[in-house]
Amino acid sequence: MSTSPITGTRLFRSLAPEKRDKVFRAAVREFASKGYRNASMNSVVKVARISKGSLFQYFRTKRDLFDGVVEMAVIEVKNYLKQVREDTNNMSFFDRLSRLIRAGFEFIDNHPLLARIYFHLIQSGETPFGVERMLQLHKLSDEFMADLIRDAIGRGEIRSDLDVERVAFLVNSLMETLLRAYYTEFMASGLGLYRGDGAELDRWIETFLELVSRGMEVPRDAEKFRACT
Amino acid sequence: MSTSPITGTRLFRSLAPEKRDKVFRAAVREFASKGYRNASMNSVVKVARISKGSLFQYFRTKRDLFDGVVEMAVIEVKNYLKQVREDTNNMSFFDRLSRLIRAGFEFIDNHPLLARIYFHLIQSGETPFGVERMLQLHKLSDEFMADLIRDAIGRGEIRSDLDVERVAFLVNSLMETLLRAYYTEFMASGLGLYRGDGAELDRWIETFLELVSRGMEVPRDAEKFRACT
DNA sequence: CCGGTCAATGACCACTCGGTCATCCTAATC
DNA sequence: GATTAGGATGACCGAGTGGTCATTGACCGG
Repeated sequence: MSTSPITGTRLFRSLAPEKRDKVFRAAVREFASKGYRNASMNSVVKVARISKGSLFQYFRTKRDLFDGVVEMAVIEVKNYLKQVREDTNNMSFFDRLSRLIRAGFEFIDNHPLLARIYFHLIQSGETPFGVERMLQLHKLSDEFMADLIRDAIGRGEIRSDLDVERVAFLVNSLMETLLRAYYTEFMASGLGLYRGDGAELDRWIETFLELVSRGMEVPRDAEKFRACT
Repeated sequence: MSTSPITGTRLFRSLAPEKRDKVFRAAVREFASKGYRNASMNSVVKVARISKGSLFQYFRTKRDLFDGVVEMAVIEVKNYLKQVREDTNNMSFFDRLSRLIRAGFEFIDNHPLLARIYFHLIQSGETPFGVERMLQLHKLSDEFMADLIRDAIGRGEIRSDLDVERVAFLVNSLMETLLRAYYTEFMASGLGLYRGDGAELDRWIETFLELVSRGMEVPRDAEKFRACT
């Protein structure tokens, strides 16, 4: 969760875990609050209370350090998705969706900095990554949603005439907006979503599910009803 | 559209329109491609082929220049919203929504740089603006959508039990995602949305409307159907 | 032809950035 | 105690930043 022995130079990986964590945490904090370009190695050094030379012996470049942090964040997100999938395997689609969002809120509560890095990464084009890597990241969550939808179609819970990939993209982006607005002050704080309490979040989830399940249109079952009489 | 005599120092406003445009365009280009913090006054100077001293006589600070550019972008967006509202005044809600998105695509085609600045502004927290100003910007489009929805409810076109503000926020964010993915390579280029042609875009709009109008759930009129037989 | 006005100019300032490297320090080995 | 190996250190580098200001020169009324 906090230590990641995969990244950095041999020297960094052979460091005492406590020191390794100190450095890594400082890096996470810095990138989370400033993004990639505006993050400063000098700041990391200051916060971690090590010398600049040491940091560059642990990570050859700023880019390397960022890669390490991102890798860790992505692993964390993957685990969270996997966990939700397992926990909700036998639920109905919309219950699953509900749990997915709720777990998202919890993830943000538990790893606010990692969440910030992850969302910053997939939303702002200012990352140093190539297009390929970015597409791959988006596919991670989009494909997850698509799988959930396909499952539900297989079980006859939702309409089978849906364009799965497209709908998955839309529903997923809707969910991501919800999560982002939960920790972003200027998006929907007037609507009680920003750092909302449990009850407030429940109302949002309900509205969200209502929208994607039944839609906004006035139910038109009157026609079929008429047809059978 | 291109000239905005509102911003900058008296000197700037009294410049020959052609020169004023040259400077302003260079600034728009710079901010659009690099965001606020990473934009460089030196770059603007180079592109506009004026001296650095001059630029700082036209705009006292980088921040002032950015404010001017943003103000212009926001005005442009407001006009576009107003235009759509007028053009679609007598249409049904979902037709209006369709037109709104289509107009959004066109706006991006016609003002790619302004669109970039606008979306960059409302999505990335790295702007120099205060929270108040950001909230205000979000409310601009959210309130627009809320009005459309209230209209439609008044006409009985969509369900009256909707939580208007919340639904407006969700639908609006969905639309914004669609627009953003249209010019952002790494979001959904695998799904044909990125710079998609007319037919491709039509399919996306259709999927979008299907989702928000009828939802994903299997129509449950079967019960009523059974009840009447 | 003069004096005055004012926009244009780019050298310059203090600062920050990512990154380097000669030097120092410590701890183990002989 | 002497030698050595290797991690820690921070002064230093070149580049780039936003911003300033003394100087220049074009223009204009008298």
